[in-house]
Amino acid sequence: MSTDETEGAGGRDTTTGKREYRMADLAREAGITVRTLRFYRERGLVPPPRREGRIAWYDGTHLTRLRTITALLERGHTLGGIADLLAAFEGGRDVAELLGLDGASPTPWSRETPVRLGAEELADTFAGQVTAENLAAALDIGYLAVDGEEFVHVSRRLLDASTELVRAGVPLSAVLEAGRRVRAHADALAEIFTDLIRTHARPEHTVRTLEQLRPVSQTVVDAEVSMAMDRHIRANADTWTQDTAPREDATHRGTTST
DNA sequence: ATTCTTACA
DNA sequence: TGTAAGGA
Repeated sequence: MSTDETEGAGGRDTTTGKREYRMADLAREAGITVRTLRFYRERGLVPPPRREGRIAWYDGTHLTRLRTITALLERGHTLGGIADLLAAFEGGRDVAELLGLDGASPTPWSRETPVRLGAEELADTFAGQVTAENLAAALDIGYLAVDGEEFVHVSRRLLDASTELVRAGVPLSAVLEAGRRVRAHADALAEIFTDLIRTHARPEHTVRTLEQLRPVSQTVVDAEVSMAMDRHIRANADTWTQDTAPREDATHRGTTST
C-alpha cells in the first residue's frame, strides 16, 4: 500500500509515453471513488476502457473526461444533463474535421477567428443554458465544433454577439434559432452579390472580382441592416418602451433622408 | 492473490 | 454511493 509511484505507477506505453491507469489509479487521480467511476461508466459518461483480460486500462482522455464531469457536476449540472452534453460532444467530432479546425487548415476563405473553449468555460459563459438541444443546434449551424476535449467557436465576433444577447436576457435557444435564420438570409445576400458578378464579369476575371466584391457587399449589407434597424426600432418603439427604455424618444429623430 | 463485477443495502 | 461476495 505504500508504493508511492506517482509517475511510474501502472502500465505505460514505452514508445509514446502515454500513461495508463487501472481503475483505482484513475479514480484516485480524478478524486472520485472506484464505485463512482463504475457508475459513470454504466451511464455512458465515460468511454469504455481498453480491456486486457479482466484488467481495465484507462488513459489520459478518461482522466480529462472525469475532471470535466466533476467540474460540470460542481457547477450544478445533473448527471443526465452531462450525459446528454457529452453525447452531443461526441456527435460533433466530425464537424471539426469537416471545418478543418482541429488540424492546420489555413482557412483563407474566412476572416473569422476561431475561439477555443473548454467545456466548463462554455457552460460558464452561457450560464446553465448549454443543454444538449442548444449544443446540437450550435453544432448544426456550424457555430460550434469539437476538437478533442475542447469546443471551438468558429467566430469570435459571433461568440461575443451571442454572449451579449444571452446576457441581455435572450435565451440561448432563441439566439441560436435567430442565428439560423440570419444564416439563411446571409446566404441569400451573398448569392445576390456573387450572381451579380457571375453574370456581368468576364469568366477570367470572376474570381478576382468576387474577392474585391467582399468588402463592398459587406458595406452594402451593413448600411442596409443599419437603416432597417432604424425603421424597425421606430416602428416597435411604443411596444417595449415600457420596461426597456423609460424615456428616450428624441434620439431617433433624424435617421436617413430617403 | 489480485482485479473487477454483480448484487444488495 | 458504499460494501460485501463471487468470477476470472
